[in-house]
Amino acid sequence: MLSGDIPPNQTIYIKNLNEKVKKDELKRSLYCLFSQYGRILDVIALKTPKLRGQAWVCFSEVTAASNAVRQMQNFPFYDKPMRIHYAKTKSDCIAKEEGSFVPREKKKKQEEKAERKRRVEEAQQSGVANGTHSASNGGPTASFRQGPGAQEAAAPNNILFIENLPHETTGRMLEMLFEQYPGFKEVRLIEAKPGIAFVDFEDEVQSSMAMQALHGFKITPQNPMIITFAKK
DNA sequence: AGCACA
Repeated sequence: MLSGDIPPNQTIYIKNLNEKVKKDELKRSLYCLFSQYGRILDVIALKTPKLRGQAWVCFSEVTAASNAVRQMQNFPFYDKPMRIHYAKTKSDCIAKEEGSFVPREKKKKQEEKAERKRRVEEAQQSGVANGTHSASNGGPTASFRQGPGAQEAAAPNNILFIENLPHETTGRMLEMLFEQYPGFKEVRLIEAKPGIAFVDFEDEVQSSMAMQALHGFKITPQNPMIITFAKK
């Protein structure tokens, strides 16, 4: 299985992260990078000896997590390919949303282990009951229901595809918006097709950041920019 | 490699 033996979870567990990047920067970058897949409730990263190089990203939808696990698998992030799985247990922020959160008291190693096992079983149960793990088998992609007209996110690309621009948009206008993000290279308006543009960045991480920041930006009130990764 | 909630 693509995601290992772990049943689907709203939270993804990421490892092989670059341990040199500072915790806050890491969290912000992960937030930017993964918010293309859905609403993020929390990002957790600790720099303790046991937990550095790892992080958890909690989504409001399992489908978002599933897409993220597949699409961002091995994505080069701060020069290291991310290894992504579902988290083994339910995140506190998720439990809080469900109202099932009980603050854990300090436990000994032994009890922790039993606790984890129990929670994994719970997750398995609910996963089967909801049929939410259909997208995790690496087979043909099912349709995702994350809103009307939602389509599967394109694979990360250093080139962004911009739609819904007012026809009066100039290259200079777009430059002013995009050049404030690191790695910006150039804007390309398509003469033959007004309303769309391509914007090139040095790499996929940088394009992701700009996408996250500017998606939905309104050049006019009627024209929220639609930004996706360009098709390869 | 390492599954937490500072």
